[in-house]
Amino acid sequence: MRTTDTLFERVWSVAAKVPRGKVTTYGAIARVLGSPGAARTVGWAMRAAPVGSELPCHRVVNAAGELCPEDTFGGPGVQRSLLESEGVTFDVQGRVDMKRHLWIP
DNA sequence: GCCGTGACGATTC
DNA sequence: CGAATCGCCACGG
Repeated sequence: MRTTDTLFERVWSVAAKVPRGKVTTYGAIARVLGSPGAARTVGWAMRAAPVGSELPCHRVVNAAGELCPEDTFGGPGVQRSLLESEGVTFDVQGRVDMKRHLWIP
């Protein structure tokens, strides 16, 4: 029994562990948490994530390495800018280089 | 206990 | 290749 009863807090906990310059995927987090099919719930946790926390939700991308809708982070290109600022490289298609930055706990 | 929702994933057409 | 659909799970009301 831990303070993190809900998946939400678990997701946040894992996402918060993502090292700078790395990224993870919703499905990967869900899988690590023990619910490989709860990728959607993970994304929901990000969306419901408390603003003001140190949760680097911008380091979490989908399985394709694509960032979620640009406007989702409050502005177009915001997430990408943050990742680039952390040293994350992008594919020509605008996707994160999973081979170099995919990180899983 | 059912319904609606959702920043996904994979498959199919 | 592009778009659309279904399926999955978890939380809130």
